[in-house]
Amino acid sequence: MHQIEMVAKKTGLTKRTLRYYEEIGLITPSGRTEGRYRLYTDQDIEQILHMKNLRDLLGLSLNEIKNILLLEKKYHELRENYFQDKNSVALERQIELLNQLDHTLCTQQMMLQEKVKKMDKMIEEYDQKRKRIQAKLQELHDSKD
Amino acid sequence: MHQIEMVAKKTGLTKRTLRYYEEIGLITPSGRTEGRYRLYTDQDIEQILHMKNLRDLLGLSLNEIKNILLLEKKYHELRENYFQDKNSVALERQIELLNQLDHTLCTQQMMLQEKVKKMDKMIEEYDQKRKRIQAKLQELHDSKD
DNA sequence: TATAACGTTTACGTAAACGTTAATCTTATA
DNA sequence: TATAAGATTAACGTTTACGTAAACGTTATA
Repeated sequence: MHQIEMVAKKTGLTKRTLRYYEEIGLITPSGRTEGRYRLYTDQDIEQILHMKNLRDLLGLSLNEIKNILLLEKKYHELRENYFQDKNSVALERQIELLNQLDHTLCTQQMMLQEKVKKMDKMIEEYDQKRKRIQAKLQELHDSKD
Repeated sequence: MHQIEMVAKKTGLTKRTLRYYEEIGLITPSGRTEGRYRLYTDQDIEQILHMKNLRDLLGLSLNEIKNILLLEKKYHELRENYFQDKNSVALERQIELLNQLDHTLCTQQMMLQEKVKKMDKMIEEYDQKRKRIQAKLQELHDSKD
């Protein structure tokens, strides 16, 4: 269990940001101390890093991320219940959630692949540009004599 | 030469956004009609698409992008002048700008590569996750009997 | 030449994502 | 046990990146 400063260091977020994310219901630390200090588990940190990826790599808004995390949470909750309450309603619901989950994962994966494609193209362009610059520099150096 | 609506369609930005980008000195259309209608060249559109990449793929702020575009513009200006005014001051300045340019390109390229790496990892993770979901779905379907 | 469809500037509004400050409480340590 | 270091909530402030509306000019077309 880690306190907020540690988590801030490990995730690269500010303490304010962590509190803000809790405020909007994005990520809630699993526990609190007697004196109401926030306590984050390793799993909490994992989730924070995951959502940082969604933010920084996919460029999703905090609201979009919230929905994604909510869906995942829902599924896990149902899975817990499923073991206790093994009825067909829960089963059908679980199948539905799994399909939803797969769908969003698929969507995100496609977005990632699209982006990677574009970024690879961009890297290629930069290679060309840089080559031209190097050539130009060489040319200028030669003309110095 | 294209009017603003065309450019909006071709770039996927709104007209308001195009005007805003001009307002903050990010991208200025090369010309205007008699009646002060904005006129964008094909090159302007290229630049807009380039900066969209910087925004959407690298996640840079408009201010950071502005500096990058400014540097590129500076270099091109000096290159123009260089042909007319071939003195050693311009030459040294041009070498300096070229080095700066290469440096920012290199930085951006590295950022891109970092991101691609992380995204590839993320895609891999998603593959694993989706496989588990598929297995789970199969399992649930089987248990239906 | 009227009018619809496009453009212009100006200016106020807004949502998202935090920063900052103040007042107060907890907790480890000397 | 005093005190410094770090935590808490509450509330207001700020920046970025546009949206929206008003009032008005331009241009193609019937």
